Amino acid sequence: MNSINKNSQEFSEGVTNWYLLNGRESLPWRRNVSGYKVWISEIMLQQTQVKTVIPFYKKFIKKYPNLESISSATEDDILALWSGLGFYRRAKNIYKSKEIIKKEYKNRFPRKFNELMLLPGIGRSTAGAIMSIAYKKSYPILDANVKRVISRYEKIDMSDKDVMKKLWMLSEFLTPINNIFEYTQGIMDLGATVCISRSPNCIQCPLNQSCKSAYETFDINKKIKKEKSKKKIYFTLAHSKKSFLLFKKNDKTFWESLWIPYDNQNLKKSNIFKEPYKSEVKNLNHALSHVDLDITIEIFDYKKPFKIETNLEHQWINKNQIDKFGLPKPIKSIIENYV
DNA sequence: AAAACGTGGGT
DNA sequence: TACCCAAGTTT
Repeated sequence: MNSINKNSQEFSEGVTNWYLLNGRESLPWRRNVSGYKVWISEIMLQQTQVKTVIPFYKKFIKKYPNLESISSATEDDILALWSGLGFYRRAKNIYKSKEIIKKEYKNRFPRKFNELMLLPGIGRSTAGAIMSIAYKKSYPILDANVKRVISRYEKIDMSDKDVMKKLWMLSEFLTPINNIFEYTQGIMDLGATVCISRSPNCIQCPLNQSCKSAYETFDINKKIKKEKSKKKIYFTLAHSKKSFLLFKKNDKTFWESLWIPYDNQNLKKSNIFKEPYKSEVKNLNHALSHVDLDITIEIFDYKKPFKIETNLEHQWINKNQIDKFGLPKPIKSIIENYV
C-alpha cells in the first residue's frame, strides 16, 4: 500500500509554474476564450488529437463564432463541418445542445456545472474543462492526459477494478482552488508534451522530485482485445456531370445521419437505377473503431439525374454543394475523384 | 457495464 | 505492417 503524497499544493504549483513557461499558448481555442468556444473545442477534442482537431476547429469557429450564429443551423449544417473528423454523434449532440440552450437558457451559454452536465455529449470531464477554462472555477477534469500524469505520479494500479473512481478522487484532490485556468491547461499540456505515453521526458518534468514513477520506462499496455469484426458493404454511386445521388444513412451502427451512396448491402436486386452509359467498380478497406469495412462501390455515370422510386431519404446533390453535406471520410475521398 | 462510436498520428 | 491510442460519453 503506497500512501498518497501529502500535499497537493506542490503538485499543482509545479504544474502551474511549468505552464507559465511552457504552455501551448498558440492553440486556437486559447484565444478569446468563451464558454461556447471551450465547449466546441472540448467536444472536438474528445478521443481526438490536438493536431487533428485544429483545422476542423478553425473552420467551425469561422462559420459559427458564437451561440447566436449557430442557433439557426440545421443538423446537416453541423455534420457538414464535422465531415472527416469522426465520432459523428458529437456533432449531433452539439445540434441537440444548442437547441436546448435556445429553448431553456434564452440562448445564453450555461454557467453552472449541473446545467452543463444536462447537455448531451457533456460528461464530467468536459463540464469540468468548461468550468475551469471558460469560467475559472475549480473543477477537476480527467482526460487521457490527466489520467496518465496523475496515475504515474501516484503509481496507480491501472488494472484495478475501480481505477476510474480512484483517479477522479485523486484528480479532485490535486486540483487547486487558485490559478485553475493555468492548472487545467497546464496538466493537459504536461501530459501531451512531457509525460507522454511511450517514453516520458521525466528530466524536463516539474514533478520529477515527487513523482512515484519518475524515470521509469513504460511498457505498452497489452490489453486483451477481441477480434474486430469484418463487414462487406456494396454501394452504388450514381452521378451525372453536375450532381451525385446520395442517401441519408438511417441506422445507428455507424455514420448515422451522414450522406452515402445507395446501400446495396444485401445485394438485393434493385431496379431503381437505370442503365448507366458508363460504369466502373472500386474496392477499398476502411477501418472503423469496431468494424473493418470492406467496401465495394460501383460508380454509374449518367447523362443527367433521373427520378428515384424509393422511400429512402435521398437527394441529387450538386457537385459544388457537396461540402454542405456530412460525408464519411472514405466516401468523401471517392467522390472527390468525380467532382 | 462492456461495447459502441471514426479517423489519423506515431512508432 | 500493425498496433496503440487520442482533451470521453452514452447506453
